[in-house]
Amino acid sequence: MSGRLLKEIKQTRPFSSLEEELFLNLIRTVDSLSRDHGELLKTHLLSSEQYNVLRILRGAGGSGLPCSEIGARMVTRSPDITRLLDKLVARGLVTRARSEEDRRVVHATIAPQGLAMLSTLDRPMQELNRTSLSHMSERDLRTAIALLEKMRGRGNDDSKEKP
Amino acid sequence: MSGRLLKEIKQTRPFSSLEEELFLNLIRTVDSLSRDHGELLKTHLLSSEQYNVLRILRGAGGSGLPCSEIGARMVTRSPDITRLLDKLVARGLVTRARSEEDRRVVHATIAPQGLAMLSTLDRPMQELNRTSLSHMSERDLRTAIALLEKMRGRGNDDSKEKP
DNA sequence: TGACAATAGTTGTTTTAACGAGTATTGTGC
DNA sequence: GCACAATACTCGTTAAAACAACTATTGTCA
Repeated sequence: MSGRLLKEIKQTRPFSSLEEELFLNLIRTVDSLSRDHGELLKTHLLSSEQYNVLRILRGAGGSGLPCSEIGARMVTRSPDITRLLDKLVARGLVTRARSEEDRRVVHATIAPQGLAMLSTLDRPMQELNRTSLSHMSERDLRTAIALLEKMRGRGNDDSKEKP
Repeated sequence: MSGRLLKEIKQTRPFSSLEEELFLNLIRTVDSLSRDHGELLKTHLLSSEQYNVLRILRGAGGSGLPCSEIGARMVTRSPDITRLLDKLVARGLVTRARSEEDRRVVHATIAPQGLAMLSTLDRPMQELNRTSLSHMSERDLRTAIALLEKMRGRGNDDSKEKP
């Protein structure tokens, strides 16, 4: 049982299992790394989820995606996608249009302004990722990725994402 | 560049770097694992943060902790600790008392009812951790822990925790 | 000592997420 | 083809986070 986190949390009670220690380390690490991302996004008045949606839409290309598909690709649950899009549409970053084939469906497409916003964020975001993990070797990164995928791999019902 | 997450997110655009791939894997993994925890806690009407506070207070022992120290050990900022404690105090899980030495300080202590609540959660929580990672070898777990600690280790200004 | 800054919490307000019910449209089985 | 379920969102309400301003107490130092 490694001592670093134990010391960090100043808690006398040791972890009750390796699994718990791993879990706590995960949360702590994500929190630590996300903080920097949040700072950067905040300068552009974007929430992490809004940024997530924009990237999903950029990845989807010009034809756009139904709301449900956006919901399926991120962690947030679908009922909230509507309001998430509301804000992005209000700012002109995304356009929304009801489908003609199936009038229940609403297609969201990233607008030029949204693409521009992402463009300005790409480099600093990339820089952030790089510098915050610059002390990790490529081998470390690959090992970590493999282990994380393995963690989720159990049974594996996961079909959501959050870029 | 491993393909699992790429397939999961159905996005044609590949990761722009290993660091980004790692970061996305982290978020996704935490989200996936936390979901189960949330379900369990919800049956006891506890939020993840409330559970966190209870565990911190249990770890601190009978003398309790100042609000600021609780805030320091978790991610939540101090202004929010007050209201977090409000709910726990209202439910009789925690007691609060102003310090005599320094009357600015408020000590929070876990109440017997809070300890009981944690007791009933300990086993299922432990079970959850174990089963959700049962396919990982002990070596995997240790390697993952070490890598996560290394990730946070950079410069390292982290003095917060979230159990 | 007495003004001023620093610390520790609290309270108020505004956003934001979460949960659930409601509406419109399409698919299905009798 | 018509009731009925399923799908795809939307809307309304409630709970929680985030941010900032405020009070009370203590520490500092001219």
